[in-house]
Amino acid sequence: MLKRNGLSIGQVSKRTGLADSAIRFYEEQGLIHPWRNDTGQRRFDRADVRRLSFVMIAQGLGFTLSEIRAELTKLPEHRTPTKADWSRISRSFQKDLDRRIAQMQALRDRLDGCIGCGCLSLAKCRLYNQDDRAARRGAGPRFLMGDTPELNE
Amino acid sequence: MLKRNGLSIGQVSKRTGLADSAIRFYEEQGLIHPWRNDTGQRRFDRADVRRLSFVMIAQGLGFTLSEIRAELTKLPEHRTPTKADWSRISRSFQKDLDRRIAQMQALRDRLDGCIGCGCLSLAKCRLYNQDDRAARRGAGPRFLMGDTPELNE
DNA sequence: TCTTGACCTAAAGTATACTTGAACAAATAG
DNA sequence: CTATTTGTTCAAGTATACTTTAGGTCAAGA
Repeated sequence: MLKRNGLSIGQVSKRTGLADSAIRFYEEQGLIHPWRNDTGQRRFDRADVRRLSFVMIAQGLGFTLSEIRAELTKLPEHRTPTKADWSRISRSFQKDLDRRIAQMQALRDRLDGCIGCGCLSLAKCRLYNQDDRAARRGAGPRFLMGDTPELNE
Repeated sequence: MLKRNGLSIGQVSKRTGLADSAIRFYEEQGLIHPWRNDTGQRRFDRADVRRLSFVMIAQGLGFTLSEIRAELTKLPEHRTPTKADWSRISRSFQKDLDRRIAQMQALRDRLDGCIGCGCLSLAKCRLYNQDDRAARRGAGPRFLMGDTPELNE
């Protein structure tokens, strides 16, 4: 028989499709806050499952865990995001998506204009000399030196 | 006086704005193929500078090093990408960008429709049940287990 | 001659998002 | 009561894209 005060990590895993390790990781990252039973095992309530669903959906929308955490920490702990919460959050996500789409479109258009050019010059290329580079897909530091190239090529 | 057969790594660094370490890394990754002089130092020719410019521009367009390498290895080594090469490559990049833009737009539209919903259900949410998730921005393995969630939440 | 600067290699560090492994405790099934 | 399953912690591994550090070589200038 199930003790009905809290779900085990295995049950949450089955309900969300997340690996146990991912769930523990998300706790470590402060996205959920399960409590412990008397023997030290994690117990989750349904709010945690909803928070995890939210995490997965937001990741699908392309947000990082830290962006997601930022939204979640605006909610009182252990509370399920309500319809109103979700409406507010999704509007904010929408703006971000819009921005990203606009950037990529601008880039695409410039690429369009550069197809016949082929200059590939760091000094002149409009594709290079842009401040709105596409969001990088990898991680790690870039241009830490802060130097600008010597533009004579 | 400069020996005029090949640029040193420092000169390439100044011309491209890349750190020495990045240039060495790109060599390791097979994006450029400098040769060595009699004392074992790298020597680059102008084709390498162009290849590096291409790498930087393509990264700005959001492509990974392995995608970039894929394009570059189609070119004869030590050869500068020509106007025709660039035209072909940029058309291919353009298709990729178009695809990415279309995906994000579809996502944005669905988000639009979900703003008033707030169900966040893994079983029913149209935002979750999509095959065209946004390209992830972080790295590392995801869903290695290959399991699908148990959809009863 | 000594020092400085540019170069070299190899290994380890950084950030993100997790997984995997080792070693052990507790709950459940037969 | 024992075997299996489920859970726990902590450290290390994976992929991307590099940087940083340590330790050493080589050539030119004071």
